[in-house]
Parts: sequence; C-alpha cells; structure tokens
Amino acid sequence: MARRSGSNGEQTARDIRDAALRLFAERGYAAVSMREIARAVGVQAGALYLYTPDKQSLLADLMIEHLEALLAAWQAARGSGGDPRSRLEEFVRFHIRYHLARVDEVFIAYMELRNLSAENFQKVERLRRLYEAVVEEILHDGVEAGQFRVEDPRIASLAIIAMLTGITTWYRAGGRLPPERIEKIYCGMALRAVGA
Amino acid sequence: MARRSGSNGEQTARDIRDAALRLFAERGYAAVSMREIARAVGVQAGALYLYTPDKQSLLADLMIEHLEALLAAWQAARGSGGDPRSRLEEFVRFHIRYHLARVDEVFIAYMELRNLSAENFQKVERLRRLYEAVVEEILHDGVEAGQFRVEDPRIASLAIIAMLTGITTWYRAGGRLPPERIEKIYCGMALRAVGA
DNA sequence: TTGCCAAATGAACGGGCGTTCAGTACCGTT
DNA sequence: AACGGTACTGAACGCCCGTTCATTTGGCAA
Repeated sequence: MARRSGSNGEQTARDIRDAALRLFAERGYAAVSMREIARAVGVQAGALYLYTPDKQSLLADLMIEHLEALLAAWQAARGSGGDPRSRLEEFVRFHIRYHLARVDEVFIAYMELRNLSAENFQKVERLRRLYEAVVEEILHDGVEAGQFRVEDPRIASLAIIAMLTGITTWYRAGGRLPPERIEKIYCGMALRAVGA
Repeated sequence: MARRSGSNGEQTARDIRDAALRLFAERGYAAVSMREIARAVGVQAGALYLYTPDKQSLLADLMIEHLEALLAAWQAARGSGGDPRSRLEEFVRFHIRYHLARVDEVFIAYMELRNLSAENFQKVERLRRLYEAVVEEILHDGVEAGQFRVEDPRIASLAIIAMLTGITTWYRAGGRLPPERIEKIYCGMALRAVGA
C-alpha cells in the first residue's frame, strides 16, 4: 500500500491537527510520540512530515492558531463601547463561553509553553499579552471612570484571567452546573473583585 | 570508581529530590530523563534506583510531600477561629506567602497530574480536595454568618484558589511588586469577590 | 589487616524516539 | 491507455530512554 483510496490532503491535515490537539491535551506534548499521532490518524509516522516540518511546529501552530482565533473572536464579539462595568461583564461572559467550548486548546496553550522554542514562545507570549491587555484596558478605564476600585490594573487583570481560566481544570460538559449558571457566578465574582 | 569519597546516603537522597524538583519544574516530567537528574546530582543513572523504585515515584513523592506539607503548614499557621472575614484574609495571606516561597513545588503539583499513575493520582487528588475544603468551609461559614455573598461556595473556593495560585505563573523574586504588596492586593480582591 | 556494609559504577537490556527517503499506489487528465 | 502529480508506505538512521545488575570502591570496626 502507498496512497490509500479516497485519501485527500486537506482532510489528512485536519485529522493530524485534531489528533495532535487531543493527544497533547490528554497526555502532554513530551509524552506523545509522532507514531501515536500517526496511528490516531491512520497513517504511518513518515506521512506526518508532509504536513508539518517537525513536532515542535505542530504544537506551536496549535497554540498560535488558538490565540489568534481567540483574539479575533473577541474583536468580533465585543460591543462598540459602553461603560467599563458592562464591558467587563461582556468580556467575562465571552471568555467563559469561548473557553468552555475549547478546553483542549486552552489546556495546551497554558501547559505546554515550556516545550516551545524561544522563537515560538515569543510569538505566543505576544498574543497572550494582547489578550491580557484587553482586560487591563477595561479595568484602567473603569478606574478612571470611578466605577472600579483596583490597586493595580495589571495585577488585577492577571488575577481575573487566572480565575476565569481555572474553570477549564474542573469543568465537564453535563456537570452539576450548566454553562449559563457558571457564567453568572463568575460574572458576579469578577465584578465584585474589582469593586464594581 | 564506585563509591566516591565523602559520599553519604542521606545527602544524596536530598540532592536527588532537589534536582528532580528543579528539572521537573523547568522542563516537565516527561521531558526530563533519569540520566539528566543523575548528571545534576553527580552520579550515574543507576545510582538513582538506590533511592527511588522508579521515575514515577520520584514525581509522586514530590507532589504528595508538597501537599502534605502545605496542609500541615496551614494547620500550624491558622488562628484559633475568628469571624469568616478575618479567617479568609488569613488564608489568602498564608496561601500567597507559602506558594511564593515554593514556586517549583506548586508548578509541579499543578502541571504534572496527568503523569501520575491512577493510584498516585488519587492520593494527590484527595490532598488537593482537603485543601480546597479549607476555603469552602470558610466561605460556607461566611455565608451563614451573613458576611459573604456567595452563590456557590464550592465554585467560589475554586475560583479564589485559581486566582491566588495564578500568581506563581508570573511572580519573580525581585520583580515590580514586593510580596507584601501582592498579598494586600489579592486580599482585597478575594474579599471583595465574595462580597465581604 | 581483614572483613563487611554502604554507596556507587558502568555496561548492558530491549525498546521507543524524531526524522529522512527511495519507492509505490491511487487519482484525474489527456 | 499512458502519464504526472499527489498521498503515502516501510524501512532505516542514529540516538536516547527507564531499568537492572555484577562489580568495585570507601570507610569503619574488630
């Protein structure tokens, strides 16, 4: 056998991406071998190299694509302005909804930073900071408008993001609380945390 | 060469523990080899097996010892009672102080859960839940006493712990903010988050 | 000085790793 | 029916992995 009947390059590319995402999230980048990814896709290990230059890039691409999609989704979802209080609420709801639908991507983007090359790490770090800046700006505006009571907007933004992203470590679809309920609870906590 | 002059079993055991801790935290359990740990200690890989049955146990011991020490430290540090508000503040300050002094242990206990055997995972999970229960109980008491406004004590405790533990991902000794300042900022946010 | 235990060596085991590449099967076009 | 490109195989490369074990050395007591 060589080429299999009905095979198609674009489909295989997607399959590889999906398998790598799932396996990396389940067991960690370093613990997953190229042969395992290949087996999950249904090809030999060598075939993976038609779609990625190396294992590193497979990971880096997953992370970068995730963060770029996250930022793009926020740009698309955010309203045109409004007061800081409602902007923060909008952000919290967006963040939770987006992250709960993509637990694997989020997990990887958090856990596998140290397996990136210096170059890829910088790219990811830049995107992450852009996202953090979204919250920081809202908090900053809220302080200026006298709506929030925050000692240090940078720290507060990190605290809120950590609080929200922590959900992905325990959330299971069909668990005790439905997503809307979780959204509401965290909204309340985040707003109160910044004195709104 | 076989035994080296001045060598001592207990010292080597400590050295192995410390090297494993540092390397696992730096690069991840799966990415660190027994030979690397041995090199950091200054022995051959085979010598490690005089001190640990296998690589797994090295990781599991680090995590279990950390969590047991954390719980013991809280028992020793906690006051005799007081109202929920001051108990929560006491907890937040304790948590931050303890965690900032042990970033490597915390990092490992967070990141390497999936590299544990089922048996070791359960042990660790049990200890982690005991620690989470500390916060949950404070919140529960605070709600009963009418001091806190919390929709779901379990969720709120996870949210607070996630917020606090997130500090370890960006904190660097000698950074912009001194630990006392960080303590104060997070204390304010945590208390406000639960409506205190 | 001999004997013994503790502490460690270093070689070996079987196996898996990421990656490369010459060769091959399938497919759409001519 | 022949062809050319796309998609893939399967074997091989050199290397590193966790773990075991017979052997060697250092220190101490008799």
